Amino acid sequence: MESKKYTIKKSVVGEAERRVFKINYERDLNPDQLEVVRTIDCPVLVIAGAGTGKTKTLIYRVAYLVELGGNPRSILLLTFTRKAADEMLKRAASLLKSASAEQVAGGTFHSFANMTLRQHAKVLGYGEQFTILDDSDAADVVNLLRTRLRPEKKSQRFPKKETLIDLYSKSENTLTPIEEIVFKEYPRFIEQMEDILKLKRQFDEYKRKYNLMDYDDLLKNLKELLSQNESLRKTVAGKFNYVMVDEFQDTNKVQGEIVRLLGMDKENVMVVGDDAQSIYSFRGANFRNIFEFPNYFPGCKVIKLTENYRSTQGILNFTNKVIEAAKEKFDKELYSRKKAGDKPVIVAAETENVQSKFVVQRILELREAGITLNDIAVLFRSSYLSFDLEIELTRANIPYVKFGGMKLVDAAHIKDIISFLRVIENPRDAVGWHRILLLHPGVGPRIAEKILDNLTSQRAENIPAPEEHEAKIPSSAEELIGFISEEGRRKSQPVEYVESVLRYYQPLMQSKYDDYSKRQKDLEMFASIAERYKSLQSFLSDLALEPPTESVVDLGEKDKKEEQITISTIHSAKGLEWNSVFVIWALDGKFPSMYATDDDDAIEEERRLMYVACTRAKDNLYITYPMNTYDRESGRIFTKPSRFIDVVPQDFYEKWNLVFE
DNA sequence: TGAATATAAATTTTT
DNA sequence: TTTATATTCA
Repeated sequence: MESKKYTIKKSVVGEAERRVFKINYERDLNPDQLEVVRTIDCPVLVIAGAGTGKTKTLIYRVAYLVELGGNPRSILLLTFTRKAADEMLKRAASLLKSASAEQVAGGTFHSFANMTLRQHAKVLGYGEQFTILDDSDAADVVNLLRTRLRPEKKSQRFPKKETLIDLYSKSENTLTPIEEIVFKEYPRFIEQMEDILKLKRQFDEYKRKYNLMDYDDLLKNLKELLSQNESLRKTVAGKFNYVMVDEFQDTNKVQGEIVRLLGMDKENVMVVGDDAQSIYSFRGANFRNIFEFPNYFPGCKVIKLTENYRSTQGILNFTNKVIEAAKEKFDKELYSRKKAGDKPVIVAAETENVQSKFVVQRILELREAGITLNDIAVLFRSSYLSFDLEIELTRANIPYVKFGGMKLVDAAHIKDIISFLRVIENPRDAVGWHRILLLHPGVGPRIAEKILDNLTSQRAENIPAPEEHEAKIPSSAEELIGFISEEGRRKSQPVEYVESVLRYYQPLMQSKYDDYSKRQKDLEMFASIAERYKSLQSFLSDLALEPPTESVVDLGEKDKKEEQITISTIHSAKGLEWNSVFVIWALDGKFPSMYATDDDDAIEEERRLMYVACTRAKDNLYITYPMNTYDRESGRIFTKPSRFIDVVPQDFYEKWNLVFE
């Protein structure tokens, strides 16, 4: 007898399911995704492999919550970059055909911390107009204190400023004592332990005294705020009925704590992550946060997304093999319903330049085959690895944008301008003062420090008139002090400050840099960015937390509508996808980098990095390496392909040998 | 004697 | 492009 299918409808139909939705969730999502979207009354941990529609699921969940009638402002979406948050909210809004989703509170942990701390900094003994130090600013401070601490050089070698910053940052982000890290990772500096600890104390004191916070302080202080003051925690956390965190595998311990503190009352947290894509441990990220989540939130539901919608099965077979070799991972074999497609291609080029030429030629062929340039990307381990390629691309007239590496705000002349603005906003910003004082003839580190001492000891908020200073100070520096105090008294738009600073800076720049006309363009660009802001404070915060991504190279004449390929570091390619992807420099010694070869954890991270790179591809994946590379550092010649692709069996890829006509 | 400038060396990934 | 060291200047 023929049996008939009869489905029993869910007998308990919640309020949510009875209402009429604008969006057809059942049609648009697969069952796992649907469950993620509809589970809103308990903590949720989503393990989402590469390309499994993680972003889509988040967008639908935001839309769903908004459709349920919740106030969008009571939803908090924490993402890895603010661009990602904006993008998601925009897509949610267009799904709903209403702008209400754009009111959802979204951003990075750092920008969220910034917002919250601006309101409550007083509780921690900070002023609300604190300045955010970027990495190089923090390094400058450490350097200043470092030379002060050790005036005459002792026989022993003391860690360089970058090493110190690294060390301190790791300690803060992993909640590990400095001693332990020195013992484990920098045993050669054990002897200097005392000075290292002392310098850290001075560093913290300095920042507090001058009202400065570095990236780590933002997180640390937010955590402190939430954990030490119960009523304040209730106020802050109470604003959010739902908290969602993207890229949870790349959060560190402090961020994990913040999530816990925000979610502990309402049990309303959802996090999404993939342990196989954790690539930020150098910054203190720990993918084990994912596995500890159920301990923090005992009632949590774990949902796995394993159907891949991005890549062909041919590419997936390959990437599954790449990650299979990982030491510690969670088994989840990804599968796809897309056609088998072409196998990935591995190309051994003779030299770097041959590699570049291959990439260029292949891009042109793909273009011929109808793939738009916007759907092609070239990825690499370190930003300098693309230099040769960039030359060839330019020669072939292929337009490109580069992500990662040098940013507009890293350029020396832009940092100068920013320092002026920072000092106007926060007169206690010693780092900014230091930088702009040194621009003036006759002022070196010593005199700058003297001037700073005068400024800070005599004044709380206002800058004294120049006459009060000792005669030693060069007239140019007095002029500067006069200029800043005048600007500080004005209340104007950011762009007006920028314009007057530019007028002041012009002669200084012309004497400092020979190529000032080139730099002039950057300054104009900078002024036009300033136009978008209403307050100097928000402008400066954004510059530190979410700097404009365009590198100096591609500013200017670029037409936005023009088709262009993307070239990017793998780190900056996180979360993105293209039809065709080239991974260049897959050469053992460069990728994994030499630095990593003697550390198991580092090797594992590099492996995940390779995995992330390869899983960006939808249809075509090319992996190339130059066979003849002389490494100046070690004096060795690298010839082998990356060990991460070498472990993949031959029949999972094609090998192309380059022949010249 | 101390501070400014000229010279030489070196370079992962990012909020 | 930036940073440690050597040299010159007041």
